[in-house]
Amino acid sequence: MAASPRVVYRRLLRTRGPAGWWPGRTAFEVCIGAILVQNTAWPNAARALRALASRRLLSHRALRGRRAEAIAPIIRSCGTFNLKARRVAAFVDFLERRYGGRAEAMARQEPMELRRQLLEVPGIGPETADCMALYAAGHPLFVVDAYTRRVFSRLGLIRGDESYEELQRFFMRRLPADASLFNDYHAQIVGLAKDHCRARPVCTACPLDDLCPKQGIQ
DNA sequence: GCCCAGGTGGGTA
DNA sequence: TACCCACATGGG
Repeated sequence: MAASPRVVYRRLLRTRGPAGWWPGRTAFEVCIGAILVQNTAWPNAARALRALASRRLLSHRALRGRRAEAIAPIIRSCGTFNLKARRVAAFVDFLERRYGGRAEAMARQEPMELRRQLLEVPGIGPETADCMALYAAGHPLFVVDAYTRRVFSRLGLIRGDESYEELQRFFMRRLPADASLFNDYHAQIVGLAKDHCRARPVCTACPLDDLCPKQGIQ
């Protein structure tokens, strides 16, 4: 069977089971998590989320009007904390202006319009915007990340140097526009890459091995 | 001690 | 467009 996004997903679901993402109790928490996890391992972001929650700061109401300098020391564990504190403050401000402070209201916006709005917020780039649109608002936008590039270029289905939007279109043209599918797909890729692609010097026991023309190559 | 992690934005040529 | 770099903690 030739590899394709559909075939890859069926294989991942069969061999690994549903991934069960995104950790977050509310839409707001998911959005803050999407900022805190940028270029960071999830456990570090989770620790920062817990630090906010333990101070009862994990809500729009609690963070509204708070200065980045006050947020930064609380989220130290996720790295680049001064930067991310400014980004959190900018997102809180955006939510206030556009959605009355209610992250849940993003679900009623037209998906591409929401994406466009999010990209105007400083510190929210394409991946973070799509994570928010998909995992917080339930819109069917495919999330592309470094793992997606790595896995699918190893499979020989992409070159790997395509733009973010090119890759997003690549997947969205080949998959049904289904938020729960995109949700689990991204989670599967991250889980797969963590468990297999990081192995050095070669991939180990990868469930996609027989689909991969570059077996054993980093 | 070194490399990497579920990116983004600014600078330079 | 294509690189380079800063941002910074924590785990392997």
